[in-house]
Amino acid sequence: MAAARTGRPRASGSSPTGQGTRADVLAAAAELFCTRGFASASTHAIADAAGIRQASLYHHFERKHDVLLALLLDTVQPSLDVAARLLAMDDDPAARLWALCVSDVRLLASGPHNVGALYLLPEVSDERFAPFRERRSELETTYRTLVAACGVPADRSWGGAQLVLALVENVILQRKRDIVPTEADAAEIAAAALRVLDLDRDVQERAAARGAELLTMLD
Amino acid sequence: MAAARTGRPRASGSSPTGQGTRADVLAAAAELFCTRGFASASTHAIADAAGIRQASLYHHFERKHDVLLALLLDTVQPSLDVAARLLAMDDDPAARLWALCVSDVRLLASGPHNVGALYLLPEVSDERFAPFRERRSELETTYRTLVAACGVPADRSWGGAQLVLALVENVILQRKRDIVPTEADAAEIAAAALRVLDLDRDVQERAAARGAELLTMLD
DNA sequence: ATTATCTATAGATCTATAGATAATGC
DNA sequence: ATTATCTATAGATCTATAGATAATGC
Repeated sequence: MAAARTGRPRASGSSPTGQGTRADVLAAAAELFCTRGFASASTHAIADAAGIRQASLYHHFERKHDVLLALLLDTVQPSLDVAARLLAMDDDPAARLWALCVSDVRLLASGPHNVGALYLLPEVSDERFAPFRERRSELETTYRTLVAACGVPADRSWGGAQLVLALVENVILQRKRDIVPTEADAAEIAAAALRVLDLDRDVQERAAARGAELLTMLD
Repeated sequence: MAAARTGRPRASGSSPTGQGTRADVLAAAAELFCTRGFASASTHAIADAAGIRQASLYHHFERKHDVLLALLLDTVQPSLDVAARLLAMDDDPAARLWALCVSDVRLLASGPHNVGALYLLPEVSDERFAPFRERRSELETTYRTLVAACGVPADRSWGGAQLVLALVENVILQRKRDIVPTEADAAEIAAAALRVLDLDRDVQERAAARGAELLTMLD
């Protein structure tokens, strides 16, 4: 979406992102929601950062919470896409889990803002964000399915998947302190995930090697 | 602190906690800050839940953020106390780390509200909460010290400690979904922490056994 | 006299709507 | 005519203060 061709011009400046007003608003809101929180980031502050007047925001979003909902859905979707493709593959489950971890760490580490932190906002518990929480829940199901397929006993695979997710999501907490994981860190985290599951040492090593191949196949 | 003996009586009802007004306010704020966030929880809503009028809150706290600061400090202090005692012990570092993990999981799992979630609030980045972040940072230093003492190479001990913390803090995210870890889960999480660090299998097993003994010594 | 509460309110927000305006498209 | 912006504002907050009030303590 490029800049609009019709409509009254902006009073001051032009689109900060160069991607149109909707993108300007989402980028501004991403930063402010992450650093100040949902309620503390006023529509005025968001509009200011987006280079428009406060009321103009409502031409693009019906309500303030629709801005956050759009950000949440945009954040989880790329992760779900990768998860679905890995789940459909007929390959070593440990390798696919390794690849999913690396991919999610990359996604959480990418982008100028720590958008993963949005899902930690207390307001996300609200009914209005149920569509996001459903998608998010699908992602967790994929982790659980892969962990179970790794041969982790059923009575431990549930908690095991949670511990794997804990390691991946720790990237969010790191980025809150401006520590952004490197590609090597991503591999370290994925390796730690396989250790947590207590898989055999040789299974872990083969999974990391094969997982790297799977990732190149996804591009 | 029991109910006040002096002062005008409350218009309606009596202290919900029976521990005095300050405790009433802290309990009410803990719940509301955790579930709605800092800015979304109005002083009016907090006072309502505490059984007093909105303005009466300011007799006990100068500013709204002082309520959150008190909650944050109250939450980190018991954890720091245990950490300091374990750090001072002359015993197997892996056992002490195991004990610290179990203790922190217990603390995060205890209490009626998920107070650990308070530290995830975006507002905590604010300068006003620097005193809390310092204490919090001391706790992380203890984790890093113990991890290094376990013989994890220096270039991996920093990241290793972070991964251990990630597993422990995952309790906060679990409780957001009303899943409260049991005592068995605490031991599972601590065991997973030692696996993440890639310690020898027999070191892990001895550490868990000895760690349990250390915990009984702390009571 | 001291204390902890109360009522009332000033002043500063903040969200969302109404309606005007300044472009382009046809 | 359509569109995207603008200005202006209604109405609903929300925080913190001022000062009154109703207890106990001495």
